Amino acid sequence: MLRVFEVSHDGPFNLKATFECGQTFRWKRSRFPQEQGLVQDLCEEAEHTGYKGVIGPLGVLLWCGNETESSSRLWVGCDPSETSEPLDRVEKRVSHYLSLDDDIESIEAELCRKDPVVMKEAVEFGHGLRILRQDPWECLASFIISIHNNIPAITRTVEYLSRTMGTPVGLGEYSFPSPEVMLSYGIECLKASKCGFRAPYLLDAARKVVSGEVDLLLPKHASLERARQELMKIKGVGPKVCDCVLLFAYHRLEVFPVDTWVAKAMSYFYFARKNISREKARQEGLRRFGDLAGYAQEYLYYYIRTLSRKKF
DNA sequence: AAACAGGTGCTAA
DNA sequence: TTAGCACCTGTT
Repeated sequence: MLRVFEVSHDGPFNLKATFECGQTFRWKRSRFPQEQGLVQDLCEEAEHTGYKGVIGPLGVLLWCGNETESSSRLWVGCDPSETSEPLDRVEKRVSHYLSLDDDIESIEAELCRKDPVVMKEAVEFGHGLRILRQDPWECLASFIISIHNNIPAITRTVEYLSRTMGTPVGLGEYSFPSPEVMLSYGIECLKASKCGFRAPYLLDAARKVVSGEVDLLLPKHASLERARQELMKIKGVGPKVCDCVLLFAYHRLEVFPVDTWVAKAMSYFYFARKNISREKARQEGLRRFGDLAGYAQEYLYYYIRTLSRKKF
């Protein structure tokens, strides 16, 4: 059975931009089953598409009245038999995961002020985008899998790992396996997920987290430098993967991870289309956007990806 | 069919 | 410090 409730929030929220800006591989566009007429009764303005995914130990369905209309109401559906938590507690977790407490109006205004030309366009395009607070282990593993990989393949591997090693969390979804569980399955099972040369990296990460050699609680409060040092103990975790985890799991908004797309965007917009090194792109992002570099990076990424799908 | 995809580790200057 | 290359696997 599906239980539906609203999550209250101030300021704009954009589901599509939030889930398709490259920070997560877990959310699938999902059409509501017709038999859930309940949903229509509870929120008449709701469209019939949303996103299905997993937050912590619970599979959830999320949708807005209009997915691109930033002021719309936000709805959650979940199977209450899959959780012992009261629904108001679930609402708090969803709200935290989606960073509904970020003052997005101020963030966007500040970014537009820093660059009223390109960044302003990018912000208008991704208006209401939220940087999530994902689970650190799942985020770390996902971005190890993302190394020199494409999005459909990454998604496939993450789903395979969850289906084979995770546990059911309702709505047909599965939790992402803990490092302990991954370790117990071993390298052959990891390889079966088609992650190729990244399998030993994943195993190394699992091993170091389980042994305590890497402390995933540390980056929550440590200095940026110390946090990086901790995460980069893991084989396969370099500066880019590390910064992605710091941004998407620990909400360190002052980092500026540069992947090939952001590198492309930076050279295109800020260096007259001249090819520049990643490091230079990163420094320029940090210089321009300071403590909001993380949000700047996401608006840029979402903007350039969409532009390039049309023609870049 | 060669090149490329949300990089990193390794080696050589 | 920086540059160049291989790497699993799948897609174009």
